Amino acid sequence: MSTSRVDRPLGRGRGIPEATVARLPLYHRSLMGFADRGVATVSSEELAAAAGVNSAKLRKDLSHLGSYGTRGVGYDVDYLVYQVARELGLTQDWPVVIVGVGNLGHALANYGGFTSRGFRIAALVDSDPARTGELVNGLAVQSLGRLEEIIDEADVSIAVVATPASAAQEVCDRLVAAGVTSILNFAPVPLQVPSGVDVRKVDLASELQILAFHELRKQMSSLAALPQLAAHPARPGHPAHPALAPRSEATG
Amino acid sequence: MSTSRVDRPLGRGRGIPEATVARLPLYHRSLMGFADRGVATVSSEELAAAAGVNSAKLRKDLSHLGSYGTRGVGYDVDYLVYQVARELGLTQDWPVVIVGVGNLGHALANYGGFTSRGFRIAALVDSDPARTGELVNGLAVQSLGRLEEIIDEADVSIAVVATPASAAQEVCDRLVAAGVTSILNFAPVPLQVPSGVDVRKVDLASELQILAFHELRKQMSSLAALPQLAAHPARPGHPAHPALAPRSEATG
DNA sequence: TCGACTTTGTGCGTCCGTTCACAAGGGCTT
DNA sequence: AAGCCCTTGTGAACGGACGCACAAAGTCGA
Ligand SMILES: NC(=O)c1ccc[n+]([C@@H]2O[C@H](COP(=O)([O-])OP(=O)(O)OC[C@H]3O[C@@H](n4cnc5c(N)ncnc54)[C@H](O)[C@@H]3O)[C@@H](O)[C@H]2O)c1
Ligand SMILES: NC(=O)c1ccc[n+]([C@@H]2O[C@H](COP(=O)([O-])OP(=O)(O)OC[C@H]3O[C@@H](n4cnc5c(N)ncnc54)[C@H](O)[C@@H]3O)[C@@H](O)[C@H]2O)c1
Repeated sequence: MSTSRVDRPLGRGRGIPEATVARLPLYHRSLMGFADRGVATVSSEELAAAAGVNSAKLRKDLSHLGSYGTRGVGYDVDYLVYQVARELGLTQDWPVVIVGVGNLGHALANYGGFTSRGFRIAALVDSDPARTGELVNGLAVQSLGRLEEIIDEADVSIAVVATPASAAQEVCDRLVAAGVTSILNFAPVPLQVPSGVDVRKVDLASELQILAFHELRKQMSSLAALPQLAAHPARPGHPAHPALAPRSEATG
Repeated sequence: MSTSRVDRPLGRGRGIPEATVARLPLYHRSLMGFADRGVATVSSEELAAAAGVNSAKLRKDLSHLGSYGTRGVGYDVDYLVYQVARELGLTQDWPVVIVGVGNLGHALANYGGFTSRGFRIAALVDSDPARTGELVNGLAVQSLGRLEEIIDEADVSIAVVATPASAAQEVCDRLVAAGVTSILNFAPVPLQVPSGVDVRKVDLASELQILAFHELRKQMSSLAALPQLAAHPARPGHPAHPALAPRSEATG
């Protein structure tokens, strides 16, 4: 969704659509579920149901990786797991640095799901001296000053930004300068990066707001015919509505 | 991205494209930034830069809400903030229930960004009796048994699922049965819901895997010409590659 | 009052993603 | 060995999103 447009480096042979890439992790997880249950073969219909997608879409997605199915039978689970994992780069362990070990950073550092999916938390970094040395999930929080050193030593190319919004761009710049080329950003600011660096953002407040939008429509269609409560506020002046005053804690 | 297809209730007058809806929170946040800095008017160019999008896209997005700009001048910040907020339903406070107060649930409950953006955490619910009564951000964790009661009393229509994957569907079913019609799901499972209920999922492991996919391509184009390390594994048999064995902690 | 300048709002071409529907292909039974 | 049946892989139609480029529309200075 928000991966910065790269200049499509490979000449069309390996051109897997971005939408497909975004679903591969889903397929991988569903396939692992079948594998764990001892299932040897799945049809596109079954796998699609488990992943919650259309079966035609699943087949087209998989066809971009190669022709790994058997007509009349389905897909060999182990074989397909391997192919998807290889495509995703999960056959290696990616060292990841988490910058900002507050509420969210702690949750991420304590999460076991990353480790089991090809990622290893290489370091935790925080600018707060009071946090330096704190053990989180067996890993000591390190000072922000060591950031470049850490990235270099552990050969880190993927970083997670979980700092306040006000610090995110600065942290991002340092990460990129130190050699990081993929960033997962939790701060509600659009990060500026040079081309060649991918950024994906996770914006939890936005997700709720999108839900609220649809929720509002549902409510409106329920309470269908009611008198208009208030006229629209005057055009150029200030909104007549008293709500929505609170300062955003960090807008960017 | 993953809002379940609703039957488009309103007859085309209010038809705002989903892609536009997903960006409105972004615009709202950027606008709040301008407002906080005392800026009275912004051009589409400035606002687009702040939001990190194309200015033509921004203008087209805003045009779906109405004709709120002034040609030759730009947009009145306060007025536009109000219009966007109204469209998103942020002029009211949405009570939200968080189910599952573990690592992630704690982080969410402690986060101030929700409260300042139109959401109020109405209750925290967890199935673990040891957690019941625990104070998180001034709110006591309640037992799972009270779920329906809570939803009914506080008139909750938006819920956050932060339970383990294995419990997510069951929790989801209870939420829906109790009247919740919007769910933000952090568990890595595709939730099944009846039509009329919206689900958005946040899948952090997937985000990292998508980054890893692109990262792999970058590495491959760097280390361009190297001997093939290993041949492809045998077709129907088990993958020759020894990696990727770990059980997924919670898959389906 | 008029004209030059600025910026919005949008028509349109293009691209990407989704879905239907079916032919091609492989296994299994007889 | 032959045909039946099942499932894959994909051609093609469709729809939505994006971004260019420009006309419409309003402001501001002279
Ligand atoms: N907690 C949530 O549930 C949640 C939800 C949505 C978005 N977010 C966003 O995620 C980010 C982190 O949220 P949080 O709740 O963990 O905040 P937090 O304040 O609890 O933690 C932020 C941490 O970053 C550290 N930090 C500050 N500046 C830094 C710098 N320059 N370099 C390194 N570390 C630095 C702070 O010392 C602190 O430990 C914020 O941008 C927030 O808006 C959080
Ligand atoms: N922590 C992270 O950073 C992270 C990252 C990605 C995904 N996730 C996903 O988010 C979810 C929560 O993660 P977590 O790290 O907070 O896990 P956790 O184990 O720390 O917390 C889960 C909580 O849910 C409670 N719970 C279990 N069953 C329940 C039920 N039926 N009803 C109500 N509560 C129940 C448990 O008591 C526990 O407190 C998981 O599905 C996980 O895969 C978490």
